[in-house]
Amino acid sequence: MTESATKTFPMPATGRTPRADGVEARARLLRTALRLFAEKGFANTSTRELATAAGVNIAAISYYFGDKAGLYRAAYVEPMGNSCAEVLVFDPSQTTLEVALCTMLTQFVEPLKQGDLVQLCMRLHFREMLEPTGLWAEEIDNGIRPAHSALVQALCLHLQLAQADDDIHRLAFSIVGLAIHMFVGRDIMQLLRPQLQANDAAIDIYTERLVGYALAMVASEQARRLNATNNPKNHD
Amino acid sequence: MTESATKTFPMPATGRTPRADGVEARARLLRTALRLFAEKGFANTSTRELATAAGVNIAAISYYFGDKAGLYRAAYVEPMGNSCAEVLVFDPSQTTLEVALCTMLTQFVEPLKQGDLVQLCMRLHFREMLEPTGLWAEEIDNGIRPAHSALVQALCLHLQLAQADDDIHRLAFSIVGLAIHMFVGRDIMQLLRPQLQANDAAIDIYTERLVGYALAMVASEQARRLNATNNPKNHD
DNA sequence: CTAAATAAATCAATCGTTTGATTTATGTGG
DNA sequence: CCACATAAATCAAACGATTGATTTATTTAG
Repeated sequence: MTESATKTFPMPATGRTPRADGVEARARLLRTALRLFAEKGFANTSTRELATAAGVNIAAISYYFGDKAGLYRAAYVEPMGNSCAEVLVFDPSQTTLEVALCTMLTQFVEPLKQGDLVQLCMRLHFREMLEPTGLWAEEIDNGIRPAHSALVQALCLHLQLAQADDDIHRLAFSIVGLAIHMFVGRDIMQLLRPQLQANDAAIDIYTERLVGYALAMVASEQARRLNATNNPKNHD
Repeated sequence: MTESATKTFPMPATGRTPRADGVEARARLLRTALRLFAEKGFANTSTRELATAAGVNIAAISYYFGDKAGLYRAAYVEPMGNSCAEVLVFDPSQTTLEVALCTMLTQFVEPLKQGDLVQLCMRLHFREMLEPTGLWAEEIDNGIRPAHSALVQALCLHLQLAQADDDIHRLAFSIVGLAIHMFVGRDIMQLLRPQLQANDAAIDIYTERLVGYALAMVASEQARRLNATNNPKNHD
């Protein structure tokens, strides 16, 4: 992956109005790139295979996106019609913890219920976690970090803490981990217990359980803190 | 990734005893392959780069492992001295749930405390989850499925259930998800709260918290079941 | 007519793999 | 103990194939 992705691509460049079939080819290329990159990764997807699958010529890649990396970047960041991320932020001071957790987990798991498109988009994001191409770093800053901060803030509010400590962060990470595991362990779940993610209703029930788990974890942390305050010697 | 990995490689073939420096080169190649494959993936690691980093000739790959895929397979399955997996099985009927959960989560998280080697081994396994090469499927059957079954059995025993239903499986998956997230979200944690995984003591505390979370989740599920039995209309 | 867009052909570079030859260590008959 | 034979191991070089990217020519719409 090169660093040449910031270069302008010639799509809406010059003064003349572009042709109609141009944007079609571009969109087809973009959609195919999202699918193939998500399924097979960046390195395992050749430009020829991409162009053939999209039904366009190979030159269209450099024509519209500069190079392969630019196409990847476009497939990664372009919202594809609807938003694919950055919805996980909420105002912790305006709702109860249960509502906040339910909202957050529901929004987080929601892509699992939608069609292939958003699902592929998620898969591409998880690829970035394992094989960072640079886009992942800025996503942490723009998406993950504020979402984590919001959750930490909500937990502090509920537990009546002035500021967060390590235990609060551990709790926040673990709550998010509940939802993350629905994506990461999706294939395993599909093999071991397929009905848990078979349809939207099943996912709704799963989300309901996750909210219950999260609340129980928070209550457990609250009890542990109380016990640690009364018996400072026991760190159990 | 081809299907030629079952072919025999010429290492311990004929009657004569092999030379001493041979196994060194093979081991060096194997160790380097584990590192590079874990860090950059299979497709992104070239055989030349591998041989150069290992300090051996390129031909040594086909000489010892048949081809690149065989080297990958060897780096994946060879236990590298100590066991890298298949320790997560326990007898659910001989311990309390707390001990069982503590044992399981501790064993699961333990590789995080060891050196690079086991950690790279784990990273390679998580790569397989996103980009299956076939080895992942048999690992589910030999490692994941029995571990999941054991956990489900322990939960049934504790909750006094004759057999597991979807809720028990959801609970089991979510408990494992707590530990999984320590690996998957490792990089994020490193950026947002580095001290949570800074040293062995920190990981021990984290594991302690995970056990608490898991127990709280189980208790929450137990309460939910009780409530669902008394008020069958409310599925909340 | 002109420029956007597509198509075909081609580029240098790198890929994984194989080859034949050479070096090094080991076993053995004398 | 000593050549000699042989297998194990390493090496540089090159293979054909494929990669991403570019160039050149053609088609199509404004």
